[in-house]
Amino acid sequence: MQDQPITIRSWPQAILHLDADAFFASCEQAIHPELRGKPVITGKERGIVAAASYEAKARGIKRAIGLVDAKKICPEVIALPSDYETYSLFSVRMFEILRRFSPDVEEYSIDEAFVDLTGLRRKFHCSYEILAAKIQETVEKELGITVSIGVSLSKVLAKVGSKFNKPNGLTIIPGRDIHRYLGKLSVDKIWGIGPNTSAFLNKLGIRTALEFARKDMDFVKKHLSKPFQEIWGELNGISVYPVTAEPKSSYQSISKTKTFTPPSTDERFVFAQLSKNLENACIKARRYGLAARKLIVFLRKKDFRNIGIELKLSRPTAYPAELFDPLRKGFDQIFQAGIPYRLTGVVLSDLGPENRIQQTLFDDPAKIEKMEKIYHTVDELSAKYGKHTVQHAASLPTKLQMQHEGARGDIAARKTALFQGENKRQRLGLPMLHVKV
DNA sequence: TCTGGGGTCCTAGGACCC
DNA sequence: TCTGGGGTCCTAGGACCC
Repeated sequence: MQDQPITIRSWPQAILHLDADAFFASCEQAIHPELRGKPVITGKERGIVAAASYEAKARGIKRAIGLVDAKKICPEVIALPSDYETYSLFSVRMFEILRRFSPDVEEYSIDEAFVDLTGLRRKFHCSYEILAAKIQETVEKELGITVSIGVSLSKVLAKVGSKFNKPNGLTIIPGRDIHRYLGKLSVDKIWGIGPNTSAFLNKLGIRTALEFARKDMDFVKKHLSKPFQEIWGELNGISVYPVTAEPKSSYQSISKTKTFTPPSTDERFVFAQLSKNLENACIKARRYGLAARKLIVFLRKKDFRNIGIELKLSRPTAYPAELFDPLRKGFDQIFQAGIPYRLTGVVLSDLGPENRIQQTLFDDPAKIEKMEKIYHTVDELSAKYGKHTVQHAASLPTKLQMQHEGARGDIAARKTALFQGENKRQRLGLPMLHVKV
């Protein structure tokens, strides 16, 4: 049984998965040659390891551990703050390289991509393996970072391949060899199978990916829901997840959360955090031309339990001025005095295009138009002078707290924004808005 | 992993209707 | 008022990903 190949029924696809090695740390080493060969970690600003170079990993530093522990494990470790702008540039260039080989490139995350190579052997006059090796070499030559690649019949199998040999690995999994790669892979390592499902599968006596793949369809349908039935198919070499090349242009929901330590019982402070979340979420929604039908407000208690409430909106909107009342209402229903909270969050959901908004009989068109103008100006100001040049009064207590805590900012830049923002604000006579201090 | 922030999709079960 | 069957819509919450 162990040595029996998996029977393939589908038309052979060639899907490549690329995963950059220790991406953030590698980018740093690529820009700063003096860091090459040294243990480097990023995430300094958060106090935890966001990414560790292979040199750091070799010394026992793992992701998500505290900076203090990392220093203890390896005193010579070089800790850097995460520089997302730079990593994004590397990311963009990496995807550009991939598109030279195939138009079907899915930008799965900042450091991962799927590429559909099906049919490209003829075009490039070489095997998929050589094609993948060329991609790998090009990325390393042009960007100075290494990537690991897997190529197989489905996305899930390509993922198995890219993880199989890291860093700088290249693993091709043809249909006849699938069983060799799944035999030693425990189910919780499969993309899409988390701790819950793997515990459930273990209970059914399934420990390895191969044991799972070998189950018959009736068994899988009987015990598991659709997403896992699909994974089962993918493991058997049946491609069910397409490679989607279209970039993400819209959202189902937009959320903003913020953790603060220590947890707070201060109602004004907690509500101010929430207001800021709401403003940020609205800014993003407007940037994508979206309006929300639903607003979800939630708080996380000190013990990590969440309490939330969902509010239906009388009309779709992405304007804080319209959302503060619902926000307040929701907040009042879930906030309990004396309970310490560590996080606030806001979700704008049931998003739809903001134009063609249906106006009900109760809407006041003049009022709506006025608000649209105000926020258009706010967005313009923010684009020019930086985010939060203009802020709602309700969000101010977070700023006061920050100053109180001694948080530093670029005072000069802030002053400029303040004055320019204020002049404009006065000229326009913005009503419920306050310029940030 | 004792816990950061941002997402997606699926399902069960209740409400309501005929 | 009860019983039975069947459909749709919505919501809460689960599970997973990077």
